[in-house]
Amino acid sequence: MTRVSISDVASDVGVSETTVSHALSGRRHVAEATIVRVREASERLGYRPSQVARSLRTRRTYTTALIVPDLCNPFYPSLARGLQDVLFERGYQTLICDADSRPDREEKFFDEVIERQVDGVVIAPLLGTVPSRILTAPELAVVVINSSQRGPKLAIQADTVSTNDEAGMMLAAQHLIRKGHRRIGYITAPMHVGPAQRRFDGFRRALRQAGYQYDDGIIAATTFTREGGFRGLEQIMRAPNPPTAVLCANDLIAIGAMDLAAARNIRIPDDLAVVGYDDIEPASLVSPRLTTVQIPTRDIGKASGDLLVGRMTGAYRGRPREVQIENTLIARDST
Amino acid sequence: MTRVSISDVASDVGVSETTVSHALSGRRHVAEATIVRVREASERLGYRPSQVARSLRTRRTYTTALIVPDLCNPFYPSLARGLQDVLFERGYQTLICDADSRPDREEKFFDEVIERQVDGVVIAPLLGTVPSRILTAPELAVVVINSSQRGPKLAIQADTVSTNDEAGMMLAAQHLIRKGHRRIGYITAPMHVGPAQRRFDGFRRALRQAGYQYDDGIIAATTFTREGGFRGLEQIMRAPNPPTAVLCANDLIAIGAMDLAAARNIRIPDDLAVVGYDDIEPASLVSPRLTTVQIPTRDIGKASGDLLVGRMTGAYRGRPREVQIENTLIARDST
DNA sequence: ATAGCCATGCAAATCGATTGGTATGGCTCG
DNA sequence: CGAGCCATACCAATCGATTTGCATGGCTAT
Repeated sequence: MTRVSISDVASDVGVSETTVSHALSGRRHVAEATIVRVREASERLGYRPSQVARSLRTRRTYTTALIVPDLCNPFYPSLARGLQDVLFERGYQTLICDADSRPDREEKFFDEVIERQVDGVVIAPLLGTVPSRILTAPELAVVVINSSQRGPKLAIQADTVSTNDEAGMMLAAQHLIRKGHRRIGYITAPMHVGPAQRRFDGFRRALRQAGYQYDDGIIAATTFTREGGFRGLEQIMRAPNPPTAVLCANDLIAIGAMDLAAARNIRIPDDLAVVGYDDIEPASLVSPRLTTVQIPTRDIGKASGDLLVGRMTGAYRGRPREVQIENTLIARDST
Repeated sequence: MTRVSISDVASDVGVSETTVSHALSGRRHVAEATIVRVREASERLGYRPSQVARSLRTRRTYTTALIVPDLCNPFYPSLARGLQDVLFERGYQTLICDADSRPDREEKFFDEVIERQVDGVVIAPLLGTVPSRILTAPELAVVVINSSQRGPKLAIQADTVSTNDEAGMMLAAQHLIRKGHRRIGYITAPMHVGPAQRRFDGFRRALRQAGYQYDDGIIAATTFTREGGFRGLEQIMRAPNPPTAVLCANDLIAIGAMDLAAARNIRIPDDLAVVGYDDIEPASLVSPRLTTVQIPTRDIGKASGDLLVGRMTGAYRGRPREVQIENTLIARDST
């Protein structure tokens, strides 16, 4: 019980392999009658061209890879889907490489990408670097997700897609300002972790633009967790002049802050408005539902796919491109 | 700037391609000194064997595929990781095929699996069926996730991995019974959708085993949503003799039920115990934190990987195997 | 000294498709 | 009637590795 190959079809129809190939691909003219017979025979025999053989000859695998640090972070499945939205239609399949936060795994994936002669790769780098054997690999399209999810922005010799966390947090701050809040607190994780710095920069910038005073008595630095949010707000509410609204560097912090509010009978949004960041699933499930900033991960995936296809098809070449995707504010009941 | 091939290494070292191949693979004896020179040259030239050429010759691609209905359902990323835990160590990469709930896409993936000569495929079928061209494809290992996430169980001519939702719900019911609850309500979606029937069966069975009376005055059928849970509990609490505990067919329903409880000043768990199912992320974030039944998706992935490897390596053959993974109860604060 | 064996390495076939070059036969047109 | 053209299809090389069979040379054992 072996596979049906092109030679089986050829001998069945009584023509050469060449003719079968051309009849099916249409890359050269073949008599209509022959095409019909070839089609019929392929169908009847259950012929499926071997992508492996084809790839060897054409030097294209129609395979791409997506390397992510942690597939269980909902950021990435959604990105994967956006990527697939673009690639699938064009006949590309994608290998998913979940590094599971292990640098050694990520490293091995880079080798696989080369050995398997993948046509293109999208990388959300675990540690922020992409080895040069990837960047300089011949015939390999590379897109790097310059995600703020991990670490600071990079300057990379490849096409990049990034979101603007600074602008995103400005959106959130401006939303509160528009609602009439004059004193706005801020709960963050330490500046060196993940997107903390850039989000905080956005907050500062929005205040400055609005001509507000910056008061670090109502700024708390904790961790990106629910407990962090709880303790953060606890600290801020001890201030002599507590704020009427608080921005949180992510949704978990915001949910923790809401815990404290509930414990202290602080009504949200009446006594205190709360805004999160990321729009994780629970954000819409807590009460009151959380106003937050959404990172359009599917769009990021789509943009990556477009860049990748552009390179792979040769539609463009040369200097790296950078695409920036804007975040959006999701206004719910906590403001 | 073309790839370095085995012939480049061979001519650099001054031996034949054969010797290079054997030196690197160790499949035949090669003089130690030659091996060293081959290794050195490969290193220096940056030689990476082409997996494509290798696959053509050996008829093994060391590629697997995972076909899922919806990668954004957190069930699947975690399953993917479990699968990768097993496959990665053994040198397999996996194509991820997110059908995005579209049967036509799933269908195309089946073709891809064959054309790309994937060694093995794990399928969480969208509609519950796997076409025979997959089940009978030569040299293709198949594992089907007999997931209760969608539709009823299947009888399939392939290895399967399944969870026991009936037993899972029994766990939940027995937990309540042990806590001393005598009247237990139940909120479900219509029996024909997803795992509703089997979970309900588990509930009934646990009651029967405990010698409890079944009272359909405290059973509500709504939808698998938060609103469904709200309305479901609303209906149940109108019963002349309302329950002291309520089992919910999934976590969203449970969260909705908690909404109603909050609105009516019903204290959880003092006045009413609530149990969910699935252990979605928000389950541990709501207040009080929700007791629920966890489906060990990563273990399901691992088990799938083990079955797949068993078939692919020929470690076993013959009759389909069925592996059953047990769910576990996560007791939190809502009971 | 010769047969036999082992270690080593090479040549060529193979996997299954694509493709550039070429051959064949029928037809048209001068 | 012959030159030239077009439609059609074939031959053989190619992609890059693996693998079978064979050749060579050195060594040992009789």
